[in-house]
Amino acid sequence: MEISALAKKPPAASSTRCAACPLRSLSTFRAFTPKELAFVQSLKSGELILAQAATVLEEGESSPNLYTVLSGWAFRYKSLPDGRRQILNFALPGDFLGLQSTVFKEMDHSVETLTPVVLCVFPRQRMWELYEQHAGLAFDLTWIASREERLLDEQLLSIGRRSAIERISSLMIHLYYRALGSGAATTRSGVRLPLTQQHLSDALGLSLVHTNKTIRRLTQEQLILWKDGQFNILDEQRLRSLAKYDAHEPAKRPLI
Amino acid sequence: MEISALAKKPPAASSTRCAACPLRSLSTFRAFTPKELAFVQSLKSGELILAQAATVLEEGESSPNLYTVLSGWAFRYKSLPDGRRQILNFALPGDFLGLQSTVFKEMDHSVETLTPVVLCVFPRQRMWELYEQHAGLAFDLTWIASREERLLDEQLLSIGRRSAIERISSLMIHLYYRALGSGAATTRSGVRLPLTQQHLSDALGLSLVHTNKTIRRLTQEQLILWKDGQFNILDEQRLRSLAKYDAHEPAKRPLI
DNA sequence: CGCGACCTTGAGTAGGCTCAATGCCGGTGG
DNA sequence: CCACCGGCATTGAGCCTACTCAAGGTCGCG
Repeated sequence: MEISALAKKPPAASSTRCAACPLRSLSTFRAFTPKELAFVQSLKSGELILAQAATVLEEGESSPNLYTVLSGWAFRYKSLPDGRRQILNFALPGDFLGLQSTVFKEMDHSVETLTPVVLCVFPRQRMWELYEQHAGLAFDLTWIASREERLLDEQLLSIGRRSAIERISSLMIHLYYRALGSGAATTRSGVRLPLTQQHLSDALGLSLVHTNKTIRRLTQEQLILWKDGQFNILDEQRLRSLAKYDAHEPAKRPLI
Repeated sequence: MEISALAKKPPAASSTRCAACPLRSLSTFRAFTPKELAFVQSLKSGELILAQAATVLEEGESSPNLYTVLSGWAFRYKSLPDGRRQILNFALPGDFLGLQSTVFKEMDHSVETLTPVVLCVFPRQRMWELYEQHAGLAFDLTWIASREERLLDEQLLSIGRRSAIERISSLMIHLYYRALGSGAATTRSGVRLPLTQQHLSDALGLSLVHTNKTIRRLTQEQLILWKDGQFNILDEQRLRSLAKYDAHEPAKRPLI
C-alpha cells in the first residue's frame, strides 16, 4: 500500500529533498551544515522503492550504488552453501547500506527488505568527492562504520556467550530502542517490529522451534508482549537484568 | 625477551621510522605516497611496548591514543558481568586498534596481548588533521573499518550457524592466512599461532572441553597439525570443504 | 620437588535441535 | 458464502551436540 500510494505521483517529482527529509528532524540525528546538506543533496541520484521481501544487495555482486534507508526495515545476512542463514544486523530508517562497496569490489553479504522500503540512492563513483571535499562527512562515514562494528560486537557476544533466553531478551531491548530512535510510531501497545520468528531465529543463531518456545516463556512471565506485530516491553528492568544487557545507542548520529 | 632486548637501547632512539617500517615492504600492504608516509610519520607520537597478557584498551574506558600493531598478536573481546568472555577478533601486525575511540567516548570492547607486542602510537586529537588534509588516508580508515566489518560478519556466520568442527576448521584457515600475510615466519611445520585452546573456545563460542575434543578429531583425521604452538594445515582442500569456508583476504590493504 | 598453566579424557547432563502435527488467520477462486 | 491454501505460530516427543564436573597428564620454572 505504501508503494501504490507513492506510485500515484510522477516518480521523479516524489523524491524527497534532503533539507526536508523527515528523518533529519528526529532528535536521533546530528544537525548538518547547509554546505553538507547541499552536498548530500547533490550526491543523491534518486530513490529506490522496493516491495517487501525484495533483494537490495546480493553477496558476491558489486553494487554501483550506496543507500540510506528513508523508510521501512531491511536486514543484512550471509548464508552457507547448504542454506543455513545468519542475519547479521537490521537496517532501519536512517541506516546506511552498502558502505562495503565503497571499498571492495564485491559485497560479502546480502540485504533483503522486511517491509516495503524507500531508499536514497548515492552513486559510489562519486564517494571520492566526499572524501576530498567534505572532511566532516568522511569522518561521519567512519562514525557509521564504527557504529556498525559496535552492533556486530554486541551481536557476537550474544550469539557466542548468551543463552537462548538472554539472546532473545537483549535483541528485544535493542530493537525496541532502535525502532523508537528511527521514529517508529508508538502506541500504548508498543512499537511495530515487522519480523517473523524465523527472522529472529536466524538473527540469534537458534532454531525456529526453540525461539518460539523461548518467546513463549518471556510472554508468560509478563516480561514482553508481542501480538500481531505490535511489540512492547512490560518490565524493562527485569528484562535487562535477565539479558545482562546494558548497551545504549549514542544520542546523536550522522544521517547521510 | 623481546622486551628486554629492546630495553637495552635508549627507548626514544629505538622508534621505527615509518619509511623503514618492516611491515611496509610486505606484499600485503598498498604503497603509500611520500606525502602520506610523511604525514603518518608526523602523526606517530611514539611506540608502546607491552608484555604478553597485557591490557591495551579496556571496555568502558576512553583512550587518548590509537594504535597500529608493529609486532606481536593481540585480541579484542567483550565480557558479560558473570565472566563469560567472547573474543571478537584477533589483531596481527599491521592491524589498527582503537578506531572506535576516534569516534566514541568509550570503548565498547577490551584489547589484550597474546604475545609481547610493539604498537605505533597515534594521538586521537590529531586524527581530525587526517580527515582534513589527507582524503586518501581518510578513505583508508573507511577501508580498515569495512574490513573489520567483513571479519565480524564472517565470525558471526560461524558462531551462529556453523557446527563446532566447522567453526574450528574455518578459524584455522582464516588465522593461517592472516598469519602468513602479516609476515609470520614459516617453517616446514607451518606458522606459529600464539593461542591457547581457551582463546579458541572464547573466540568460537564453545566450551574449552568441547574445543579440545574437536581439535583432537581434526588432528586425528590428518587435516591439521598443531603441536607446541606450531600450526599447519595438512589438507586444505578437505578442511575448506568441511568448514564450508571460501573467504579470502583482499590482496592489498592500507597500513596506517 | 611442587606449583601453575595448559592439554586430555571420561562420565553424565541439558539446552537446543529435528521431526511431526495442529491451529490460526487472511486471501482467493468457485 | 464456503472450501482451500499458504504463511506463520505453537506444541509434543525424542534425540544429539555441546556443556559441566572431575581427574589426570605433561612440561617448564622457581
